[in-house]
Amino acid sequence: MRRDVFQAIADPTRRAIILLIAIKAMTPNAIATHFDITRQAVSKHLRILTECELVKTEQSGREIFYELNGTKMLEVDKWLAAFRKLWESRFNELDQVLLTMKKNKQ
Amino acid sequence: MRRDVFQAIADPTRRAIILLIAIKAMTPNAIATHFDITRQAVSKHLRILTECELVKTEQSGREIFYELNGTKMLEVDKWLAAFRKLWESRFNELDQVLLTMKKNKQ
DNA sequence: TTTACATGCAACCAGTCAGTTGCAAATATA
DNA sequence: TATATTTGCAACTGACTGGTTGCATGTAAA
Repeated sequence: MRRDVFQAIADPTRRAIILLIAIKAMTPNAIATHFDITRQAVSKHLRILTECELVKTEQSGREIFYELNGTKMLEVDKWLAAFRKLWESRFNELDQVLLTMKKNKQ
Repeated sequence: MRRDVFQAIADPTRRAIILLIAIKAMTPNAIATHFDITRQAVSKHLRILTECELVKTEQSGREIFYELNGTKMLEVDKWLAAFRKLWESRFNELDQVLLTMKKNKQ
């Protein structure tokens, strides 16, 4: 079973859960009230998020609080970094074009 | 059929294809030589990438060149931006802790 | 014109996924 | 202690996915 960050954030419900608990840690029950799916379905999403370490848990009596492990998101950020270079070089090319146009004008 | 950028980059083969054509535009056949799957499978991935506008095509005779539409990746970047703020505030909290420790030391 | 090549599309298949219901375990409360 | 609450886990289901093979279409070359 494949279980990486990219697959985890592919599901829109999971992305919504991530945004929710990014603000403050929440229990599965509390999270489920924000969606039209059963608590068990939310729990399954939380398990997936936990398995790929995007989320950590903290037990408090019979309640379990789920909170975001923000650093794990850096993996996606790291992958995107490769393209950031590309965008910058594209912008640099555009700069070159503008510079050439300017030069020819003078 | 759901078809967004997050779902598109969830598949490791598609991420590899994206990295390949980020360097230079390529034909499906050329791309397929880099993988252990059939050309048709690659074509299906390319169709998904095209449908969510991560990739654009340019016909040249009987060949079709696929090239990356880098700007579409900004959507993922935009989503991550929300968490970047979070990381920064976490670092700020850490700064506060360090500052307090320093103050108490004096 | 005939042949070879590049590609997309359709049908099929096994595995995965997101959701459901039902149930057992652990903790809080009466 | 008996009851209610919170949770995780297992079994099931319909839909989707990534892969395959086969075929039709369009373009280049012989």
